[in-house]
Amino acid sequence: MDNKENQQQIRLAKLEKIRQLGFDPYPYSYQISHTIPEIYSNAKELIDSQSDISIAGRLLAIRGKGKASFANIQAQHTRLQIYIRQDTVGESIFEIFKLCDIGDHLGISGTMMYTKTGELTLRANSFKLLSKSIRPIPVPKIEEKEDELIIHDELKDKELRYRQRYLDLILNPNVAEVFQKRSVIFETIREYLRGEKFLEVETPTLQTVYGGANATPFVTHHKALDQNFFLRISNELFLKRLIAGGFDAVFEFVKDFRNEGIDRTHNPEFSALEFYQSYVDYNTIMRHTENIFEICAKAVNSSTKVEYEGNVIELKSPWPRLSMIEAIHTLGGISLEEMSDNEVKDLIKKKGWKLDSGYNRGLATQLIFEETCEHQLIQPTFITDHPKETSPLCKRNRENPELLERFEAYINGWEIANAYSELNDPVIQRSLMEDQVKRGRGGEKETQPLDEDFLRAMEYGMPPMGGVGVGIDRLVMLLTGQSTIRDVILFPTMRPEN
RNA sequence: GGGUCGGUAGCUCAGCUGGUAGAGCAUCUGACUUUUAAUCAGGUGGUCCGGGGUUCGAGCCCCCGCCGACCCA
Repeated sequence: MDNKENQQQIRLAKLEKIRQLGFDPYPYSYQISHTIPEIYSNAKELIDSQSDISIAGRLLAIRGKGKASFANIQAQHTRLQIYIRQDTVGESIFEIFKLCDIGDHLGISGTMMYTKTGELTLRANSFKLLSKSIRPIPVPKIEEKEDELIIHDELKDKELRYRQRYLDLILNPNVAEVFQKRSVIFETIREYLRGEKFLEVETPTLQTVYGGANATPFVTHHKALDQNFFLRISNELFLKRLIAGGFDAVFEFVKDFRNEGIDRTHNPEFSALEFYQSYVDYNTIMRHTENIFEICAKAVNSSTKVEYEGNVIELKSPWPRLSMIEAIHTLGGISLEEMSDNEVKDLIKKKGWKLDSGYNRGLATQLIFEETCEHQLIQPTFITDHPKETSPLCKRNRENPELLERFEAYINGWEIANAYSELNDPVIQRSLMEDQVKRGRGGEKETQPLDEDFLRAMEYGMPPMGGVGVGIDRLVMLLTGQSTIRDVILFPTMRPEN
């Protein structure tokens, strides 16, 4: 028998003993009077009044002293010391306490005190086992030394942390904090958009025609219909249908699925926010976008500035705008507007950059932008006026038909939002979608299929509108200082165990 | 896809030039009624990622594979 099984056997034996002594190791409920953070913030009153309080949480450390023990209880990802004495709780209860292990859930009631060494402590006058743990938890030791916390044997193996996120959350309170902040970001955005009269909606994950982005989809199969479905790569076309349906403005927090590589900023399933508003163009959407980032930064960090990997990023609106051609000129040092197609082709070849299909001026422009400018866009910047070939869902720029009325928001070198004055001319839309299909047949990867139902909705008449998609995971990374997307997704995609 | 580093006890890790597999924590037994990385004494615990090779002898060297982390495209 190895040690792990042995430790489990020992715990199972204790479980049996607890039952024999007449106690239920898995009771149904426990009434608490305070959370641990509430105890810390009301410490003085609780000690002065010596009122009875009760807490519940997980046992994470025991310092036994014979007929008395100190222990640490964790709840709300915060720890509180308890002090339990045999002469206070009685011999039989103390016997049960001795059978408790690290990881067990306990309910404790008593009064607050400070120990000789000044630690706020709950002096137990009774306790109840709430759930027995039968698997050892690798609890790190935390040493306090001159106001510094030294963590010994910290659980930091990334694979283990992601696979067993519950352990990660128990043992690394800073991880729990990231996900609390993530929730604050969702709430803040919801509140803003509701205030702006947007309606929150839900659209299908299973789609017979995918669209709204250039990406490779996952394919699945519905048995009863004997029909293949795609997991959505974007909800854009459905939100536009809803605008056609007469909602003035809609938004959705959405899980998208893209069958592509995994790296620091890409997970196969990821969260996006998309919103669409009728009778506005991309200028209004730009304002919403920068507003949202600014208020989220304030909500999470109480500041519009955020430090990320050594850069101080100022999210306060308004953000500067730069057309793609200007960006290539000023940041990339290339005067693209003065170059012939042959010169552009030579440049791409010389630099070793790769177009994933045959040459056209617009896609080449986008490639050059990505290669020369993206990584320089640390402070929030709206890149506008993309070449017309870069999206089939966007209106032509009202001043230059070679360009689109599109913007992408860049922060920290990441594309973090993508928006259009949405195309609503059904004749042009059909022709652009047909063109995508043709390009797909010509070998270009990740073109969009023709969505006949979407076109039908547009043919009935769609109002002018602006819309945007925002990468929520990247936003959370930015505002919580996490350097990989896996640290802002609770259960990131993993290869199966074994 | 390419490069670098890694996989040893439940956890964090050490293991020299190839010579009987180690520490701390956890766990177990005992002592201890204000401790705090509790302490003290004693004990249990191993498919050294897998497969092959070299060798009298492999955790260590060589080959193949699996898994992971980081960097790059």
